[in-house]
Amino acid sequence: MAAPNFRAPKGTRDIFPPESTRLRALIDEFAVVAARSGFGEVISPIFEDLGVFRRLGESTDVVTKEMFDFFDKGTPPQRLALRPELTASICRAYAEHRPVPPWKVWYEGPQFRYEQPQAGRYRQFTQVGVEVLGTDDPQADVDVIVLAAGFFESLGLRQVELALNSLGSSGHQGSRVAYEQALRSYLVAHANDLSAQSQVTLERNPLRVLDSKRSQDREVIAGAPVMVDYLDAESAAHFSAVRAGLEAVGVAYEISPRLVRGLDYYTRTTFEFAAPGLTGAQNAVGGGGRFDGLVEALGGPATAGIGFALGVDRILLACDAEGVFDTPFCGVDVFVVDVTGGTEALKVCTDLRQAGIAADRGYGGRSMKAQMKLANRSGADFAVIIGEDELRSGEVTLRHLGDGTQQRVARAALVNQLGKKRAL
RNA sequence: GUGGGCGUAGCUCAGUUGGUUAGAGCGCCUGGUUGUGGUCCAGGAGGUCGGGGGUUCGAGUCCCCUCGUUCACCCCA
Repeated sequence: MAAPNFRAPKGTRDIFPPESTRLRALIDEFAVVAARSGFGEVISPIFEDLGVFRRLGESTDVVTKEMFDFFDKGTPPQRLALRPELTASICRAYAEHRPVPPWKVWYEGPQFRYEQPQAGRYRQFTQVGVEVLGTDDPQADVDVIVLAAGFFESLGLRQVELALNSLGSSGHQGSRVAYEQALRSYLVAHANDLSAQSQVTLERNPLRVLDSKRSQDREVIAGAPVMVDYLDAESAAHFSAVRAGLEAVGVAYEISPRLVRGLDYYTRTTFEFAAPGLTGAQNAVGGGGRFDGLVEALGGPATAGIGFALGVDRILLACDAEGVFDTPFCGVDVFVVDVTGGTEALKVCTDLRQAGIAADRGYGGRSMKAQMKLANRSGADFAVIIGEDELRSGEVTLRHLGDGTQQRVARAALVNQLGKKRAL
C-alpha cells in the first residue's frame, strides 16, 4: 500500500456512506424515542475542565489513565480534557444553570478514551444517552430502563439482555460502605487464591474485583458476599420498587449481584445491557444507573440522578449480528443526464431540488454512456435525459431505470410527472 | 500499559525452499460506429509489496526496530 502522509489517529476512523447514513439513522431513531418520553436534547461542550471528570472517581481507569487532556492558551493555562463520557458534563450543566427538576435530557455525540483499541472499542466513540436529574423516584429508574429497552426493540434487536443490580446508598452511613467492608475482609481472607491483578485491584476498589473475568478468580468471587444482602431498608425498598415497575410493564431482566459499573459515582440502581450476539469480550452495548451524589460533588445542590449511555458503534455491531436495522437508502430520486453541455442539467436539477426531489447529475461533460452509468450507480429510480432533440423541443426524456421504459415529457411538466410517479 | 496474529493495487486476496519487467477477482476508466445504464466482450489506468534499518550476488519472501490493525488481558460503550 502506498504510504500516505497522514492517517486517522489510532483508534479513530473515517465513516463513509452508507455506514454513516446508518449511524445517523440510529441516532435519529434514538432522538424520536427519547422525545416521545419527554426528554429534550442537551448539546454540551466536547471538552470540559479536567476537574469535571476528576469527580468521576480517582479509582476509575477512565480518570486515571484514559483521559485526553491538554492545556489551553490562556494565562494561566486551563487544564481541559476531551469528554470520556457525558454524565459528568450533564451534571456540571445542571449545577451551573439550575434548570427546574425533574430535568430530563438526552444527548448524542463523540466521546474519547485513551485506550487500547479493539473490536467495538475505539478512542473516539459515539454514545447516545439520557439522564433524569432531580428525582429519586424509582419509577424514574424504570422509565429510563424501559426507554432503553424500547429503543433496542425499535431497532429490531431481540437478544439484548438486561442485568440489574443495586449498589446501595453511598456516603458514610450508606449500605455500600458496610458492604465494601464485608467484601474487602472476605477478599483479603482469600487473597492468596486471587490472581495477581485482582490483588492489586483489591487495594484500589474491592467492588471492581467482582468484575474480573479471569478464571482463577471465579471461585473466590462466587463465594463472595452479595450486595443485595447488605442493602439498607431505603435502598432495598427502592430496589424492589424498580423491580416491580419493570415487571408491571413487562420488561425482562436478570438480577446480577456482581454487576459493578466502572465509574465510582454509581449508587443504588445499576444496570447493563449486553448483546450476546457480539463476539469477543466487548458485548456490553449500554449501561447506567443512579448517580445521586454527582451534582453535589460538582458544586451543585444535592440532586438525585439516573441515566444511561448506549454505545452506538457496538449497537450497530449487534444489529449486524442479528441482521436487523439495515442501512437505509442513501441515493437520490432522479439522476439528470445532459449531453448538451451541462447547463440544462444545472437548471433541471435546481427545479427538482426546489420541488423537494433529490436530484444529482454528472460533471465534466462525459459521454451519455458514462453518464448513464453514473445514473445507474446513483440508485435513482429515474434518469432524466437531455440531448439536442429534447433541448430543441423543450422536452426531456424520462427513463425508468428499473424496467427501461421511457417517455418524452415537456420540461414544464417534469416535476409534476415525477411527483405522480414517486407516489405510486 | 502487557501479550499473540496480521499488514501485497481503491476493496478481498494469490504470490512456490529468497532469483528474470509482482498477479487474480471485484471496482474504476475507455471502447464494442451513428443519443442510453444495470448483462456480455475487449482494452486500459492503478502497487517504491505499511515505514526504516540489516543479512545476501539478489528479499514481497529471512532478522531487528517502528507504525497501523486485529484478538486477548485490563477496562468499558
